[in-house]
Amino acid sequence: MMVEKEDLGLSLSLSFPEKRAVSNPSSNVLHLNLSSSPSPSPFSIINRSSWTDAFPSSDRSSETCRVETRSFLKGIDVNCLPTAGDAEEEAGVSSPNSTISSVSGKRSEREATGGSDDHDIERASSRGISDEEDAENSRKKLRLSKDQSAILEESFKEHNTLNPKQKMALAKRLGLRPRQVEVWFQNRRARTKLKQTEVDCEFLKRCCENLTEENRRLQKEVQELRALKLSPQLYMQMTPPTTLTMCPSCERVAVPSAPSSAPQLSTAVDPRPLQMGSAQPRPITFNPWPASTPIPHRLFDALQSRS
DNA sequence: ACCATAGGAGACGTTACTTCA
DNA sequence: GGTGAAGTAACGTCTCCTATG
Repeated sequence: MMVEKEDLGLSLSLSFPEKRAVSNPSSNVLHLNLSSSPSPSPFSIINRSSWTDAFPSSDRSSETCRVETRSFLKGIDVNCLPTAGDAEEEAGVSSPNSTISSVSGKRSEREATGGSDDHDIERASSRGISDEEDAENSRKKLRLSKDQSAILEESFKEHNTLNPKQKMALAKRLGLRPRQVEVWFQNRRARTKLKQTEVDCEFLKRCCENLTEENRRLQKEVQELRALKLSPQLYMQMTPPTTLTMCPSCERVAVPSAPSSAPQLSTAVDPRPLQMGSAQPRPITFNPWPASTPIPHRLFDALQSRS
């Protein structure tokens, strides 16, 4: 078992594409607070300033260490603490879109051609096996220990992205390569987003169900009102459909009184279908959300901005 | 100031491996 | 022991942003 479900912290965020979270982490991120989450949202509790203070973002130019050789990695166990020099060099090639990965081509192609590039060397080194074994087994995967996962989770709760120095420090602390830390954070962000998407879908589904039910109820009420209009005697004796009444001219809600000769109008439904010649349409106002349902305003904002 | 280019980083989709029922 | 599903580490690619000339 790697990470408990609840550790995923469901009160996460759904970021829409186009803008990267690293540029403006809160500008396009939807926050939903879910009571099911045992811990506050890792995003909502992010205090980037403190983390950035602790690990100021380094100048990229100083991080541009080029990959010249990684033969030193051969035979190193993945869970052995890398030396500072190792980590320093790793930091320079942390991006999967680095020069090496960009020219490395697809995995299938690399494997077909024998895969003797730096990636394979790194993969072999991550298992502490020989090149011969690596040629046979394309990609073995390590499992992070519980402690390593816990520390990574802890770090992720503080900040879901890492700058090179943070990555270096964390890798050193965990005895992993910076690239492994980076990959873990990438995958963790993906899992977070997936979870949040599932939560959002569930929420929207409930909204749809509520709206459908509300629509059904209103249709039924309209039918009843129409039926009553066709039978004036019943119409005169009917009790108001709701306890609230509204003046059709000024649209003010009045205190209910004894049934009168005038029809009582519901606040929940526009009576105009009954008044066939009515001119000015008036928007129907009702709340499709159950009283217990918190309305995620950010979700609406996001939806509106999309439309 | 504007533009082209290179490189870094994150998102996203996928693959491959591990674990477990 | 075999197997399928789930979880996840690792990878490839794309896009965006920034620095540089």
